[in-house]
This record gives sequence, structure tokens and C-alpha cells, in this order.
Amino acid sequence: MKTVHERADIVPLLAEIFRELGYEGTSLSRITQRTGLGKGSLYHFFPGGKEEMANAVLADIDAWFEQAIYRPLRQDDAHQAIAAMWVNVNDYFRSGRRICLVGAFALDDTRERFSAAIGDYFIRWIGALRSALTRAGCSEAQALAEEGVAGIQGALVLARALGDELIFTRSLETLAKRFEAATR
Amino acid sequence: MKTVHERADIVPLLAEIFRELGYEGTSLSRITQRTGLGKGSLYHFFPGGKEEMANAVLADIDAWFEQAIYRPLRQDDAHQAIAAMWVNVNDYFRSGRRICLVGAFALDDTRERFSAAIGDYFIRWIGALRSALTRAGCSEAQALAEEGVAGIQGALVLARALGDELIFTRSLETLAKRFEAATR
DNA sequence: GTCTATACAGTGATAGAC
DNA sequence: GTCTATCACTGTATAGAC
Repeated sequence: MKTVHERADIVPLLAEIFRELGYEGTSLSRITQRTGLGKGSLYHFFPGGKEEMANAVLADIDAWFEQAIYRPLRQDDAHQAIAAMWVNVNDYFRSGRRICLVGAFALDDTRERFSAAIGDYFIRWIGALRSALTRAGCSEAQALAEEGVAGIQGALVLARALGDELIFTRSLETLAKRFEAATR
Repeated sequence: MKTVHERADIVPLLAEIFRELGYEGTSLSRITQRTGLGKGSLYHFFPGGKEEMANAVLADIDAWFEQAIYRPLRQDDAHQAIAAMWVNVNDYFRSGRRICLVGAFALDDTRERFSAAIGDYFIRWIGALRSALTRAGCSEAQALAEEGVAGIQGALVLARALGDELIFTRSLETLAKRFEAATR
């Protein structure tokens, strides 16, 4: 049986592999195993190899955050959008069992390969969050937005390091309370 | 000229290499280049190869944090020890230009190799910080300790992602203010 | 202790048959 | 589109001379 795929079907699988193994730790043979696709198929979809695969994953992540997080923060009711962010983020990162690929890429040398996409991701997240906080009447919107995004990234590190799923959700709740106190 | 080294001289060099390249991204040839030592010397000091090198680095990091951060938090004046922690952490991570190797290892699959050391690092940091906060009269010491450690890790991610050194120091100052408000 | 030489599995990548 | 075969290269690790 010859299953026919398209690029869009493979990208989410690649995302999970990069998440678990990191960029350097992800080898084409592991990708072959986990996707069930041979190298021929892989290079058919991604002529640029592993780097193009990672770029496709980053673009996919960016698109998801744009529609699910950033746009509501910029356009919708500020209080509602912030509240929805905590819920969506907790869901997206599977209560801390899933990490942020962009954050992980930022930490080591793979940052150099994807610095534009990495910088963009955080600039836009912080910017959108600041926009919502400002509209909600927060006086120190930039600092609080940075604290919120950093808090999420840090909570992911802790959750993975301790193997504790509860700490992620608990951290988000603490952050949410800080935001409520600053916007009432 | 034949320079003679000892293990203790090499570990800090290895630490910087692992920090920049990550565990998987660090190859023996890169280690050879940056340390000036051949593979023979490397395997003389670390018969277990790359994994033993990383374990030595993690032990070195642990020892530094124990004496510079954890012990003061557990034993010294609580307010002073917490204030010193912010200064020492900012210095140790070079205002965000240097990352936390333990946090980086926690994010991807290399966590499995070093899970004991990684878990220990964060458990003891949070525990020591909670001890100081409790002595300082904080009612929600565990939650605030978690928030502080997570905030530091997240600030490192942001600083690297944005290539912005100022954001790290600024984030530490914000966290310090939160701690002061909770312990007065 | 440090080096060179070497083993050999695994790497990213390409070519071509189907 | 998918596969298999194959490429040149780099990976970790070892052995042995000095």
C-alpha cells in the first residue's frame, strides 16, 4: 500500500520530533522512522533538507500563534483575550508536557540558523500582549508582557526538569493572577 | 611545547562549549579545537567520553550553586541572601549572554541522560529559596520560589531569543521587586 | 599526558528505478 | 510520490607510540 502525503501532513510530525530531540539531535533516520517516509520522499517535500524542514515547522508554529494568540490580543476585548491566552497556552503546551520549540532553539547555537524567526516569535508575542495590557489600563504594560512570556518559558523548563505536569498549570495561574491585579 | 593539564582545568572550558552548542551539537572535534587537547588527552581525563564530560560539567555547576546560592539561602540572613542571589545570578549568567546549561538540557531528549542531576538542580534551588522566603515571613513561599526560578529561566530564553542583554537584568529587577513586596 | 592513526557506525544528501 | 542504493563526510571511540 502506497500512502500519498502532502507537505502539510508531515510538518506537524516534524514539529514533535524536533521538540523531543532538538535540532542537532534530530537525524534523518529518526525522521524516517517516525514519519514512515523514506529519505526520497522527505527530500521531495523539503529539497533543502533538515534546515528547510525546521523552517517549515517554525512557519507553522508562527501561523498558529498568530491566529490563536496574537491577533485576539491585538484586536479583541483585552480582558477576554488575555484570559483566553492562558487557556490556549496551557492546552497548546499540553500542561507542560510539550515544550516551546522556538524557546529551545533560542538557547543554543541553532539560534544562529533561525534567528529571524525566533526573534519574530517573541517580539510579536510580547508586542501583542503589551497591546492588550495597555488597552486594559495597565501602566507598566511592556514590563508585564515580558514577565508573562518569560514566565511561560520558564515554567516549561521547570515542568520538564522536574517531570511535574502540575507545576506548569500552577505557574500559569499565578501569572494570570498578577495580570488581573494589574488590569483592574 | 607540551602543556600539562588536569581535569579541573578542562571542565570550565567544556561547560562553555556545551552551553553554546548543546549536548548533541557538541562534537569531539569541536572540543578538540576549543580546548587544544587531542582526543587521546580527552579520553585520558574522561574515559566515559562525551557523557562523562557533561556529567563533570553538571557536577561543577552544582557545586558552584551550592556554595554561592543555595547555602546562603538556607543559612544566612534571608533578606540578604535573596538580595545576593539576584546579583550573583545576574553575574553568573553574564546579564543573559550566558545560558543555563541545566535548563537547556532539560528541554530536549538529553534530559533522559542526566535527569537526576537536572531534577536535583531545580529541586534544591527552589527548596533553598523557599526556605529563605519562609524565614522572611512570606506566606506563599513555595509558589513564589517557583515563580522566581522559572522567571530566571524564562528571562534567559528571552535574552537569547531577542539578542537583548538588557531584558535579562530588567527581568531580574522586576522579580526582585515582587520578592520585596512579599517579604516586608 | 599527549599525540597520530585507525575503526566503523551514523550523518546529511543525491541519483535513479518504479 | 516513494523506494533503494550509494555517496562523501563526520561522529564517537580505541590502540599504541612517544
